[in-house]
Amino acid sequence: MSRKFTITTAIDYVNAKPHLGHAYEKITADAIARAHRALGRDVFFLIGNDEHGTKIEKSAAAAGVSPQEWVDRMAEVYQSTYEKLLISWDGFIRTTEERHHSGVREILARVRANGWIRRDKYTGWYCEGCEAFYTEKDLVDGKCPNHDTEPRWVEEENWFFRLSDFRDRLLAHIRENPGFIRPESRRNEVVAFLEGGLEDLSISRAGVKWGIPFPEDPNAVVYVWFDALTNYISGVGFGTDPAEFARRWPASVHVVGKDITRFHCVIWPAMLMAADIELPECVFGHGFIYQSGTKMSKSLGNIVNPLDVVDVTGADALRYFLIRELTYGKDGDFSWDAFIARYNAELANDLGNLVKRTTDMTARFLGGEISAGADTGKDRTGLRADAERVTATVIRAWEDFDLSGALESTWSLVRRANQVIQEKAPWELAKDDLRRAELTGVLDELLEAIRIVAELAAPAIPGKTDEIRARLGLAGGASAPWTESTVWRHRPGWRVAPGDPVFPRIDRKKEPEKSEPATEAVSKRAQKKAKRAAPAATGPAASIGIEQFRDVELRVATVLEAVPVEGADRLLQLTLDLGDEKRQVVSGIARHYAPEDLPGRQVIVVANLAPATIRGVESRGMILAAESGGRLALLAPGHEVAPGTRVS
RNA sequence: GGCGGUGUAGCUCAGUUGGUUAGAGCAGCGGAAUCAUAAUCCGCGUGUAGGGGGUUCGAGUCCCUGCACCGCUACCA
Repeated sequence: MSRKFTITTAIDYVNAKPHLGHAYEKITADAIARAHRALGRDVFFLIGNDEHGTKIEKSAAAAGVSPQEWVDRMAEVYQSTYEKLLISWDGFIRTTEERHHSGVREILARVRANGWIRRDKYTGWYCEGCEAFYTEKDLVDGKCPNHDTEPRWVEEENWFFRLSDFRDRLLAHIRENPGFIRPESRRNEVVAFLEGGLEDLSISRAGVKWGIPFPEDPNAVVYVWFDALTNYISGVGFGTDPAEFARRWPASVHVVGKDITRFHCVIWPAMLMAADIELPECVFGHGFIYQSGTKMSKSLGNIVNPLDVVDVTGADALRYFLIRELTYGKDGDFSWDAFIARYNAELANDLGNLVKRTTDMTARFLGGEISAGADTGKDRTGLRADAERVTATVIRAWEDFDLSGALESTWSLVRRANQVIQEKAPWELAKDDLRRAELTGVLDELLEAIRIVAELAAPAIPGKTDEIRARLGLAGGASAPWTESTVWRHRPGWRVAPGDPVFPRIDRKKEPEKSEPATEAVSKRAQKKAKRAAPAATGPAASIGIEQFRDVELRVATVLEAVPVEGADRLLQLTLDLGDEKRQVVSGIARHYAPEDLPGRQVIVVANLAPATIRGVESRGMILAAESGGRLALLAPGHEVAPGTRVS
């Protein structure tokens, strides 16, 4: 049995339809999966849906259906979308499936048996939109920072996972396995996070219905961690099919978004350690694809359905763009301009035209056939050496998650082939019967180079490379592993089937307006550039109107009392006399002013600043100070004035 | 505030362990060719390598230090 390669993506939360971000993750993971199949590995590519939680219940209720109906319906939507995108998944796990529940029960039982689960009381602010708890300081004006809604105070008996006990083991694992977290920048962040210490994790929720019942606790369901993350093992037989699990686990790579990389590098490995299960070899945090100025977000409803893109030029074109345009692991932009530019230049002009002109010439000059007995094999073009060099480079790139580089290198062979056509000028050779052997040989080598390009590009554009193979007269789609298929060998013969362009050019002028998404919004990068180009427009140097200044209510106040904030070495809690009222303000001046020196001093306070809670203490206002050379100076009136006096 | 990262041609980016005239693609300009999707091929870049300082025979590549932006994080208000 060949070496196994198990690759997963994050499972998708199905409270909304799939968008470009989903497509990006699946497409890149699919390309990696296909590349590893071509490398001869025993690949298992797992994707799936996350189908529990209150947000699902709400989406279902809003649609007037039961949660189960809702997730069934969404599963079809996601699967048909991914079929359209040519995603070649081997396994699709849904968290409502019995096999998943079984896996969750099994891992919980193991973790519990090992003594890593305890019962305790949980309190916190719960936002239903986020399905997450917040501490006081996370809230903005008492509201959820993501949803602008008021969370509710929750106190419940809960099950806890002793996550904090795994800190050192996790750090050691990351240190000993440099490839565990990729790209490297993500690893640094996770290490920093771990060094900051961990808290135990609440893993159950009371009062939630739509979820996996928590074993031995009829009132609670399993909270997201032990539910969703467990898909990676339940999807390959954990808890149901030990033989399959032994064959597929550990995963070679979890492909996830950079926003959830940390969970996959901390909580998930700790869960596995606690259950005595092997850890995945690698967690790869990919970047985001931006468009119209905001991160694709299911919650904000700012979505662009990838199908819109697919309908313009087909799935392969979108796949090519996403894989080629973004450096894997970094963020990038989707824009129709960039998409069309790459499509026309690299797919239509470079590759598509190469296929067309070569097959057309073979048809025109040689009747479409190069027979087995033709005078080939002389290596007249040098393409053989080019192909061998490029193949080695491309394979290395696929193995190293350098998806863009793999395509870039592949295209160097495309360019080389176009150069060869120019150099050898087959149309000239065709005029001279005495040079027919040379003509045949050149076209034979060009066709062979195209065949190899199709092999190397297949992970990215599997549909179109099948078409190209058909043009070359080759049967079937997927072919042998690269170790065989990329070997330069002269075919016994060619029988080409020229046809319409494989990648018809996109006429920019005729590019329909309808396909231009939300133009009023500016991309994040464009905003950045605009900011750079015209700093006066947004920077502090810009002049403001007097009205704007008047919006800021500055008042003189007298400090009545100052005490340190418990547990904070920079904060003082001040009680201020504002004339008609007393105000409590928290200020980060403890390093510069002793509490006992402050009472009686006058300060300037921003009186209408929105209240905030800092370190558990409410602050209603801000006092002004200037910092210079590391020293802080409180602002005060030149001589004593009545407290509450407005500053203008 | 702390930690990490980025800053290279109009645009997107490569640049291995410091070493010859700093590269590629796109866009632009000029030309060739005509098999091909007005496609292709050839030629054309004096780029303050964000700024300053340093180490070295020699630095985009190492060190120090401001700056700008990004990410994570924090007891910013």
